[in-house]
Amino acid sequence: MRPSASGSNCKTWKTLPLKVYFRRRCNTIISSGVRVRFAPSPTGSLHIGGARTALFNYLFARANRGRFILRLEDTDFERRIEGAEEGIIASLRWLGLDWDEGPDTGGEYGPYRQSERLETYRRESERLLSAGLAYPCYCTPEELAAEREEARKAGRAPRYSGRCCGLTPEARAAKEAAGLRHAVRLRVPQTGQTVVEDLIRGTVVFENATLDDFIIMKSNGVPTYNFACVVDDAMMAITHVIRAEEHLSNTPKQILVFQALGYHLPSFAHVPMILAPDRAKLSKRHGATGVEEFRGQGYLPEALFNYLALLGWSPGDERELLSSDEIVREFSLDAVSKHAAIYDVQKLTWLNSQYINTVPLERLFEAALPFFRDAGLLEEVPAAAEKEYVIRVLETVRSRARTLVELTDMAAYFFRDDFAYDPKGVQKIFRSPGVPDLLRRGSEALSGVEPFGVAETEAAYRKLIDFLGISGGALIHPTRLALTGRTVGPGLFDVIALLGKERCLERLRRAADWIEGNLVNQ
RNA sequence: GGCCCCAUGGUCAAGUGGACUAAGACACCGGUCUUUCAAGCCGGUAACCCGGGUUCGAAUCCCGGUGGGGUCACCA
Repeated sequence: MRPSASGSNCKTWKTLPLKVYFRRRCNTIISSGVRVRFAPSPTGSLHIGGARTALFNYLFARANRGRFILRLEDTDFERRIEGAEEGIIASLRWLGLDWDEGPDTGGEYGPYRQSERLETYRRESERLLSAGLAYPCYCTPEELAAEREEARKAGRAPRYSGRCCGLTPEARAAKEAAGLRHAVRLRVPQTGQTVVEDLIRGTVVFENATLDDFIIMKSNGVPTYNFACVVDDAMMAITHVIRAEEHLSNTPKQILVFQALGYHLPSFAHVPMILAPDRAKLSKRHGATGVEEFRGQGYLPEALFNYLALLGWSPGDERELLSSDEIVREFSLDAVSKHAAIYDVQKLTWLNSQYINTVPLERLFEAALPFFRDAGLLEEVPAAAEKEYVIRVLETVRSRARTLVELTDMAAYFFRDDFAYDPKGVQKIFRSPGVPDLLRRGSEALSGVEPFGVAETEAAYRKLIDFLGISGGALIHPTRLALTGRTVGPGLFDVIALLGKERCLERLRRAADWIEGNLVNQ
């Protein structure tokens, strides 16, 4: 209970100045009381499908001044993976999502791990049991599996036989006395229909006769998903259940639980799924589909956020590059599409390149730092002077990089001298006659330049080119190869000026020697 | 197989009965710029799943088919 909602506080409202009073009233009206949640199961890492569901919940909450809640559905102790919870939380945070209530942040409706709420489920299950809306089932999993198999063979829909639904109190007592453990099933009416009013899909009707008495509590006292989910959504006052479409067919069952328990129904919105390029549901075999993997491949969270938002949602116009603020401002479930989307890494990569190109250099520096460290280009946190240098490097190479990994690769020769010469370049450029001499003359031309800037070094080189009567490329290409080991890269004079005189002269000399030592007589 | 959802270029996607000879983006192809490669700029190829209806008029509404997807656990 919020302290501010206490009675004494309310009284003071009447004594508030009119303006303040109205502002507060307006706030309470504007704040719609929207509460949404993302409820992952810590059985693996967060893949982009889950991330997109989390994102849409987040966007809806922020767009409606509501609250975004993180809840962990960790009731499957068998499949639970150590560290998965931390991983999911790290991924969500990296993506730029933050929640108002959750297992790590706390909140008024906690605990936010289902494993810590078992008593609540037990109590709610008891309520249904004593009201006769649910009943104990003594069938063993093996028996049930056999029945399903039989039904499958006969071509029937696998449904629970209803064997335990009519057990007399005496029969139950006997089973209990024999030490049998029981699961709990919900009594599902076999007539009528259950209707899902979906904010995205409209009215979806399910015949109750297609449903059977499903299990809400396992025999070990742990609730099943369809039960725990409903109890929590109700107790946590969730107003909008926004989740992937794969849950649409669970919804009638959950509505039945809501009704049996006497809870108000939240609104439902089933967002389209994200499919792999082979049109199938995302899974391990599709390779890198995890948020952490994209992170490791050098995608910026800004780009993934933007890309994921555009998968199934559109601002309605031609804009592709949208900041998270813009997306939050414009997001609406009305604009969410109904059909599944196939994710396309190429578009993500393009978006990433756009962000790499336009993000403030400070931000790029921060994002690139771990990659530079991993590549051994930098140690720890660089000193101010070195940071300045790194930022200049980033500025000159970033338009060519689509990921931070590419960026790191393209920046490598600015930090280390031990690079190899590109073999194709060696063939095409270093093998030309007279190259060592050319490089030495280039070195001489640069040696006297002061200050060693882009314009000054270029002027010196142009002068030499004129003097020798050769084409610019004849000097520029060997120089680039000598200085960077590569045949492609930023404008040569940007590289020269950044590298500085000492390193340029040294690398030109070394290349000339290397050619004479390795390519002579060939 | 039962139930449910969906259907505009290869992919994302605008479109909500006339402004559609159907936007835009990615990818692809060409051109331009240039010392290279990118980026940028300019241009091009490429789509309303099929069949019936309703209507003066259908990408848009209805029905049927086909195709794709999801789901049918003491998993979530």
